[in-house]
Amino acid sequence: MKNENSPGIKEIAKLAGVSIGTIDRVLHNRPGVSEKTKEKVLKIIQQTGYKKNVLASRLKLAATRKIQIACLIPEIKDESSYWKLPQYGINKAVEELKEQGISVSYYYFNSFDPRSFKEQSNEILKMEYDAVVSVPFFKTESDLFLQKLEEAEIAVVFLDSRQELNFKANFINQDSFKAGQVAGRLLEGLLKGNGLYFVINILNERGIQVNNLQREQGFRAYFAEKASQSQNDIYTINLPFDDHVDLQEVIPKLIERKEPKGIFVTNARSFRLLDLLKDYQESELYLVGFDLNVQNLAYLKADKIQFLINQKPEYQGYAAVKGLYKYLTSQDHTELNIDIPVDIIVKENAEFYMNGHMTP
Amino acid sequence: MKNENSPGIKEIAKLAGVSIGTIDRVLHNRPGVSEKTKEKVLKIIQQTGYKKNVLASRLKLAATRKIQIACLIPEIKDESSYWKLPQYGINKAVEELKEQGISVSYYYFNSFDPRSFKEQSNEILKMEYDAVVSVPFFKTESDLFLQKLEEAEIAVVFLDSRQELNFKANFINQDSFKAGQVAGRLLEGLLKGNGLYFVINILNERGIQVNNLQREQGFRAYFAEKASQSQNDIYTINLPFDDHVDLQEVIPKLIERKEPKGIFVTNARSFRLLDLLKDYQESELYLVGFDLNVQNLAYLKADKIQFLINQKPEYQGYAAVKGLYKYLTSQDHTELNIDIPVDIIVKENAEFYMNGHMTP
DNA sequence: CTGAAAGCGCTTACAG
DNA sequence: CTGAAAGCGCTTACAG
Repeated sequence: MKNENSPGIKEIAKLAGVSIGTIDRVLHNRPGVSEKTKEKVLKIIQQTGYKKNVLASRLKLAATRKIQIACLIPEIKDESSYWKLPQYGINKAVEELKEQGISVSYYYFNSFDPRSFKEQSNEILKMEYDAVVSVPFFKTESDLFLQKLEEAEIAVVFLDSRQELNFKANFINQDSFKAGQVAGRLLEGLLKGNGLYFVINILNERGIQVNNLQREQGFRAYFAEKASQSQNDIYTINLPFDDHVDLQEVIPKLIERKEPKGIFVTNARSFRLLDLLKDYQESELYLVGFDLNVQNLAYLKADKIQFLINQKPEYQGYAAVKGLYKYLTSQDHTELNIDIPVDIIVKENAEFYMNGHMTP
Repeated sequence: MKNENSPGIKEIAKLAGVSIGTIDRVLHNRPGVSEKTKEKVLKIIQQTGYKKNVLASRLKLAATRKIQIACLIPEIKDESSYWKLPQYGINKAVEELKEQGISVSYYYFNSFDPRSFKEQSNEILKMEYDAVVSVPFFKTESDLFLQKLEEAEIAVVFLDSRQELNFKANFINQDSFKAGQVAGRLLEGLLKGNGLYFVINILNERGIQVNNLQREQGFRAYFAEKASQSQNDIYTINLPFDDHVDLQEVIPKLIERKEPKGIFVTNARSFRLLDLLKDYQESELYLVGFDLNVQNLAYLKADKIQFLINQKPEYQGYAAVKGLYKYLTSQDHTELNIDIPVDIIVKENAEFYMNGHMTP
């Protein structure tokens, strides 16, 4: 028996004096219903507050027409690749929803090559996916993809970073500006305004990533609000990604000055900097970085990194699939945009945030 | 059509040469099946790796027999009560699973009165609930309840705190010892071993709560591992919960010593201490507390509290219901025990963890 | 002890 | 343009 406060399709049909087939046509905007009937049915749906039973709907559709999701993310080069984490979350969500009829296909692009993104996105457009999960590294190409997806009425969620795009998009990612502010707070607590601050952007083949820049801006904004802190004592260093960097040349200030130092590394590679610094006698040094990769965790355990900021990459992927499922089955788009918390990690709580921990 | 890698009940029936009714009887351990048939069916279920389709199962059962959960938590005295938060999460999960056929009934006990817990738990036992969510404040009474629930084969999950109970129980809560260690780390970063540490236990009518004690132990354990820190410089103060405490009398050390101070308040009432300290000229003072209540948040915003530790109370409730649903429908108990992350909150990231944010 | 049939609420292919 | 019927996979009440 149906719950008294939520009528079913049968009830609606009876009230409208038509068959359930017609109700279904109206609900799905399928052709073949007279304007008059349609209006009458819609009115009754309104009045009764009818809500589709997704369970029943999926029971039928899981067997006949799966929800198909395409996922376009950067290549996964090795086991410790960052992109394994969103993928883990995506797979977990798909596993949980398997019974409901859902499947995912992966496409990979080269993070340094916009053309590979374009190629792969075209492959996706050839097929008839219901939804797409991707990463908006390349502005122009993302916009083009977005436009075509919109034309084809295919839902899309972007993970990891936020770009200003010309077409409206859904984002599940961390606000990098806020993350930078949090980093400012943490380093200030350790230094007490008594020392020098360094923002280290470790560049890649394409220069600096957009969210690294946003993190730096947030960091500086934090100190700009404090009258006590001179902006002159915050040095930005753009460190080329190169195995044979001579720190003596690139960052003499970091090497030579003897004051306590607060270092904010704006991407996942804080371990790189610490690798390089190994050869130098260091003065008092505090470091805040991003992401729980094995190298960073080793330095965290060794008290060389004081804080890491976590972006919940697994959860981003997980939430994207769950959100898309909810949208596709219930027209509910509220979970397609999520501002991921800025998790603060220290040695003593790191374990909770690893291994695909999926708490929000 | 069924997915080829997961046979349905029909397929099993055909392979066993019996009807689907018989399969169902075997699956649910219902009487009326000959030993021989049962064995044959079980063997085929084994071989094929049959998994019940929960979707189909719930579609039928949602209409005929709901999953009924009883929730026994402390009284909610006002809008800002801590217990509103788990309740919010419980309600959210029930809302999400409504279609699957689930309902919750609340029972409340007085946190200072074990008898009220006992009374209410007896009320619950009179009804035929499928599962219980509760809080193990009282050891003896919790054990008794647990025993009776076990006899009646009713699943139970405890939230908030962990007690050593005689009967096996499921817990979704934060490890208070670890939370104390994190607090130690945070205060040490701010003080740099240069000052005094205070652990403040704010007592209630029944003295100190078990998890407050565990937090203190974790805090002290953190410093015990550091050779550099003298345990003598960590003072424990048990502060009676009383509106007219004279701090001058109760904690002269905190008032009179002029060194920088690191204060760890082991429960949600750090705001109480700060209220009381208002009347004194304070030396440099750093505070780590628990929970994002409005009073604490106001002090956090005012830079009087440096860090708050969050226990994700909403998520605890949410996860309990989700975990119980999964257990009751799929015999999967993996989500009935969750070690909640020790979230570190500062002024700049607090917003993410409020308002029933449900990320893990 | 076992089977055949009806039903959960929605979807679809077919008939008219 | 509309309806009647079959079916998704599982559960249950009834018949034998």
